[in-house]
Amino acid sequence: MKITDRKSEIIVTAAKLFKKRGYNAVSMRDIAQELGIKAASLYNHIKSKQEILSDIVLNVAESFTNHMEQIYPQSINSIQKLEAIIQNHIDITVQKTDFLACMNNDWMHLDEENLATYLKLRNAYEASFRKILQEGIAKNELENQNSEIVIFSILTTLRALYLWYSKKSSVEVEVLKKDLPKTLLHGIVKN
Amino acid sequence: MKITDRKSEIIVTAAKLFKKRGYNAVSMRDIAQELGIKAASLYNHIKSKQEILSDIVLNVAESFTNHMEQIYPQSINSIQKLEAIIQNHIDITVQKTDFLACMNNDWMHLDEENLATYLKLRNAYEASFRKILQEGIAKNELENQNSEIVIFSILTTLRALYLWYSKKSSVEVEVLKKDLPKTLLHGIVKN
DNA sequence: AAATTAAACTAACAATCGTTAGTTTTGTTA
DNA sequence: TAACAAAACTAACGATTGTTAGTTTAATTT
Repeated sequence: MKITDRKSEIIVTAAKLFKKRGYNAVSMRDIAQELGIKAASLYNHIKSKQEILSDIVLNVAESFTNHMEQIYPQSINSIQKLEAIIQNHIDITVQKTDFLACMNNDWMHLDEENLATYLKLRNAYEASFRKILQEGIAKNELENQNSEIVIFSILTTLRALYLWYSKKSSVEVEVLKKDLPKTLLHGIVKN
Repeated sequence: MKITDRKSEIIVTAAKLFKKRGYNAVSMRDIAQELGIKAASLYNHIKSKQEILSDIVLNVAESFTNHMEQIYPQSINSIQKLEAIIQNHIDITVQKTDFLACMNNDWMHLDEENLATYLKLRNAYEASFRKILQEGIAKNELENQNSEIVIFSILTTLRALYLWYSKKSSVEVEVLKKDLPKTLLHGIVKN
């Protein structure tokens, strides 16, 4: 029983490199070198480079899906749900920075089967998000704005949080948790 | 005197492929095939694959810089400046979709020299944006929110617009021009 | 028509890619 | 200590990469 097995080490190391340079610009030899071993040795632990990518991407995608499935049915109002979702994006950004970056940048390099799985998860997530917005509009909690634009705007910002986080200290994460919901939900213009 | 010279055709074709699959996943042979010629023939018109990338990225980056330099010194208030910037992002998204996608996704594959040029342009752009925000806060036109979070949130959304645009009709661009500034500047929560 | 230029071609290069086969080393269990 | 399993190794494969050299074709100018 190991604390972290070798396969996990490989995936974590690969994610770190993928984040910096992108999936296609990182070779198996690069990953191996970072671990102090030879490329061929990686294959004692993983099946292929593609398996590394799909493990990373689907891990993060499932984290988002799981949280959404937990929040969505709760009997809280739409604003509280949106705040919970934003918090979750911040949490995942902090806890799985490299994995998240890899999902954002390299999901299109998944092979046919894994790509289909990923897109299914992603579409379901956006559909739930859309329903929360529309519920909020119906209950007069939110402005009746174009839902697609709102979804796009908020999810794009949340997905890209890892870019912001990489440059900031952990102290500022608390600031982010406090201020980002305000910016996204209430805008910046004075009334 | 040709309407479009061969080099431009190559760059436009490359941008289209880079957008779909990313710089590293597109080979010179792929670009050539799309043009109906052989890979070696490309080198009658361009110096290297890297030159294609830098032409694309710096073209877009300079478009943004030029517009910012034109808007920034105008004597209009901060909200009007922000609206003009948002409009410009939408315009560039529509006019140079593939180039913009390539800039967003592949700038980190620029070689040392071009990367430095790109980052200089990008940092200057963000600095101007920051000053406009702070001017707006000082003049009590904008809420006194964390500037870094606001910059990040708005610029991230604007940079990713090409993703949204690719899926929508040109009719909806008018909707976007009308509604996106509202969403970004005023938020979505009812007062 | 001859000469020149532009733009395509074929062929090949050295390097690197993901991956496999077979072997040796290391660490654990019987 | 002998046996076994896990995890590293060396060596090599076929494919693909960006690019160059040299040649041929097509278009333009003299």
